[in-house]
Amino acid sequence: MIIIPKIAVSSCTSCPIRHRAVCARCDADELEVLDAMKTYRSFAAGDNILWRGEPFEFVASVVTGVAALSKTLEDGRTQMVGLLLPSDFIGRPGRDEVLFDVTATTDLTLCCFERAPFEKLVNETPHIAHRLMELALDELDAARDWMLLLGRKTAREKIATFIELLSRRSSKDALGRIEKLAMPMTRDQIANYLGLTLETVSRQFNALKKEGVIDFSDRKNVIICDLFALQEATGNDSDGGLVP
Amino acid sequence: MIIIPKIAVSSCTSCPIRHRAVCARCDADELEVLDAMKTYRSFAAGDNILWRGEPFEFVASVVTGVAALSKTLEDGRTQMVGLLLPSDFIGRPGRDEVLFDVTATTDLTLCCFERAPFEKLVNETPHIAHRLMELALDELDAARDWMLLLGRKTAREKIATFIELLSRRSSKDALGRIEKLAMPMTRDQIANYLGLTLETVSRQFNALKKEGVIDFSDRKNVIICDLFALQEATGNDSDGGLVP
DNA sequence: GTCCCAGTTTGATTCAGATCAAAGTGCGGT
DNA sequence: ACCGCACTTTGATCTGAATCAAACTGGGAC
Repeated sequence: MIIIPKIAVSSCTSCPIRHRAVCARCDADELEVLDAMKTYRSFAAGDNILWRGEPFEFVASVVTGVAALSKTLEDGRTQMVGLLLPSDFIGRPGRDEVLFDVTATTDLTLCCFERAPFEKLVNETPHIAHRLMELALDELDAARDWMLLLGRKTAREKIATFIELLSRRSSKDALGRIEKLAMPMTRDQIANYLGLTLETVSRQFNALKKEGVIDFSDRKNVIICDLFALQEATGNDSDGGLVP
Repeated sequence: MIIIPKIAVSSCTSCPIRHRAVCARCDADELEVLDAMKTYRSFAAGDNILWRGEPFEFVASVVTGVAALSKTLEDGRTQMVGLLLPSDFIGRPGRDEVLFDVTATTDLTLCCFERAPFEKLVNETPHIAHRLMELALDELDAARDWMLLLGRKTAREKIATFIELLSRRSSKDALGRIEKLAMPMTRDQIANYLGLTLETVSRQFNALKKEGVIDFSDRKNVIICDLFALQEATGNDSDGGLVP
């Protein structure tokens, strides 16, 4: 079967990630240049996008779907080192090799730019260079939060943090509520993200369900029944809360 | 006793981190501007440099010594999320609050700049903005390596990786050998860096000593007896080795 | 429909590292 | 020289999560 990209070639002005991606600070003229350079590419869940050690041939923004960055030890133990959600960026100025594998965990659409012309544009366009720096610093903050999780949190706290993270970055209705949280990964992938085994992930999900904190019938959707209890279970400081 | 900074006010041209710090790409004119802005500050081992949530009043490069970034859960579990060695940078453009504690783990000298004038300079000086981006991306790579360590490595692999990391970043003699590796942290601090307890750190250090991989008599210096065995013990891929 | 298989749950057992508990060690201060 | 205290080592025990081992579930192919 031929997969037809969900987003056909369309204008940047109507792009769902227009105000958050690398182009966020661009004015109309700059956007026009990007618009002319971009191509969309689609991937199916499970597809590999880049292998570790491969040269970057293109850079890209995630438009829809979720991708994962992961690292592997020689004996096969693997650890995800980042999740890329819509508006996140793949590829770095000045780096010409990927240091990890990049995989689509759901069906995925990327907005791609060829590397050489993009880098040239970055050097000439402070709006893009500046936004790229912000995105890198956001990733660094996220990586450091994850280091705390991986080094010090219990299995239960890890699962609660993961669900809370997804709820924070997923779209909400007018009242700020989420009906159903779409799980973008299998139990096995979640285990690799949290530094656990899939059995432990399964047990902790079911423990939180038994306690009435969350609920689910199929494996692809979760309902948060008690957000307060979920937040308690993350082990995070209750202060310093961010506005969603 | 009054602590006299080891590096008195001196010129950037003779600075030990001149070619690696944020000023690495600056030409003579740019360096002169930085030279006029900078002040040195010294800290003793154990001193706190910045608390989480505090506004950045200055940004700085580490000139000599080692600083640590750490995050803490409300019940006191703590995890170091970064080590700052000479030439590493503290403070980020566009961020006005620290998200972690910064502490001196050894006696430390910083080359400080007031934040507002420094940010202005960054915006006007592509050489500095560009170098700052490189430093941020290096930190991101390091953070991701550490995520793999925290999530998937055994205690033994963690200790070996830590010692190997220190050896890679410490100064070497003409033959590329290290006589004695200075340990910049206590067992407790190492434990917080590696996501272990101090007892486990102690046991693994002594296990590697017993096997003849490393040697030490006092707690502040380690000799690497068998670099190959040490590298084997890190669990890292043997390929993809970088030149030191 | 029913077969298949990847993904998931559940249970039993093991084990690496945490926790609890004393001793040791060595350096800075007097 | 001795004391005190922060740091380290060592030992005994415990435990959370890994590992091993079946069974179960549900969606897609035919």
